[in-house]
Amino acid sequence: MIDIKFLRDNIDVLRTALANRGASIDLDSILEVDASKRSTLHEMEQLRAEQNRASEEIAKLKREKADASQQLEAMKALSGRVKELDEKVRELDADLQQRLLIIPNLPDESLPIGKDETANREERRWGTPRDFDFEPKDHVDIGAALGILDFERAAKIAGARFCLSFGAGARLERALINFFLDVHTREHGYTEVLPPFMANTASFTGTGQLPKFKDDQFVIGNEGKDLYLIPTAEVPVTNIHRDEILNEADLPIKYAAYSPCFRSEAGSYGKDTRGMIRQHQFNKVEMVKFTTPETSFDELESLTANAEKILQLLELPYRVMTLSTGDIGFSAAKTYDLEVWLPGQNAYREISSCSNFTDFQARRANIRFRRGKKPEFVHTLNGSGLAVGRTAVAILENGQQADGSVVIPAALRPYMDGIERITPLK
RNA sequence: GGAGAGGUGGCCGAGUGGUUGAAGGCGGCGGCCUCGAAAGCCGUUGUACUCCAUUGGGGUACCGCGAGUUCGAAUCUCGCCCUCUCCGCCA
Repeated sequence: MIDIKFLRDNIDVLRTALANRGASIDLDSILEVDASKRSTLHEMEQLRAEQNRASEEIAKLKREKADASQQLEAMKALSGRVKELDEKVRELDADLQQRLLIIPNLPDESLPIGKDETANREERRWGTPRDFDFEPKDHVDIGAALGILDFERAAKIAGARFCLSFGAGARLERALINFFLDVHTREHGYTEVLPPFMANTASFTGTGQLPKFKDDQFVIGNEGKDLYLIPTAEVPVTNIHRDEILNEADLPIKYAAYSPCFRSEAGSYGKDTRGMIRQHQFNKVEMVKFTTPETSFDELESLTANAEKILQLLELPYRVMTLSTGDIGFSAAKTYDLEVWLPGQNAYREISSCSNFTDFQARRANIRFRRGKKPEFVHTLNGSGLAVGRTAVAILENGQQADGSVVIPAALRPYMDGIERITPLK
């Protein structure tokens, strides 16, 4: 959430930032609601103060067994007025909050300015895409030939955009989850977390999925239940510290969590319909950090490096993109996308997204730390480390051989019972 | 799902509708004592919004959440949420 005080004092900065994002927000009417709320609140508070003074006086009179009927009469009228104003303040504040909650974060100054992904800036590449002496297949064909992926039956069970894997395919995902968590906890200093896979409205609002992106979420329909399936472990893990004041000495706090992720993919009809690139459910290991404000951008670099390390260990070629102002997500101030090379698509495709949310989520979720007298908002960051399904796709496509088998990266073999390649399932 | 108990400050724990932001204790911080420490003693100790101001001072709100009764609610009423115990069901 944008600080209302910042909005009051820096409306032009905000206007430019929102224009760069391609967001149209009526800032002037927000200022109007804010001013109206504050003046009403002020008026009400003065009447309250009067009420409190009179109340004290009445108490004193009663103790002395004196007559207080005159004061009581006067307070009756005032009480009604206070109630009116209180209701008005409540309405104005609700209106204000609603408006503030749909303002996106300020993009960092280092972002390329542009209207969409074509303006994203490539920072670096690692690895070289392999030369094939045969026509490389995509993971759907590879998986079908190996008998480890079955999209038809998945559709029978749950519909389109679901995946069903068998044998080495299923084992591959489980291996990747363990491998990712081991690297992040053993080598990168993250604490492993296993969070709830559903979360409530307050949590979803805290990280920014609600109220604006309700259509992207799967809602648990049971009567009276306030629950959504998580679209990423970012939601439950960031909300671990909602409404808390952390110790500065404990920062940065670093969590790594496996979770399945559920996305309705509303509005993406026709996009990536083939294969397991875009699913309603996929596995992911997510890294989440809570930091002090002045270290968050350095922490973003190391977080990104932690995700890159996984790709390097798996010998998968990738590139790092800085998202432009027009492509960056709602809550983020800066995002690096890691794009892995997919021979089956002859393209780099997103496999990790690493973001610094600055104080945007911390303000929404009220996550603070103390180092002086006043508590301050922390900065929150998160990044995929990595998307498991897409990593499996990358391994299948990059490791495929002319005979249809798939060579498993050496680093992963200990997690695959030591086998070197996946061969057709009988 | 059924029955019961309970939600008060960083923690524990009092609290009769009227100087209760809230007794007391613990913890934290500062000081005294000490060569140093412990013990002891003294003091201090929430958050948010807001107004005036140089340090600082004032106002309002907050006792799970929301509504109601009242001149006035931590205290009374109603609804909701959460926690615990027992039973049932279940992995």
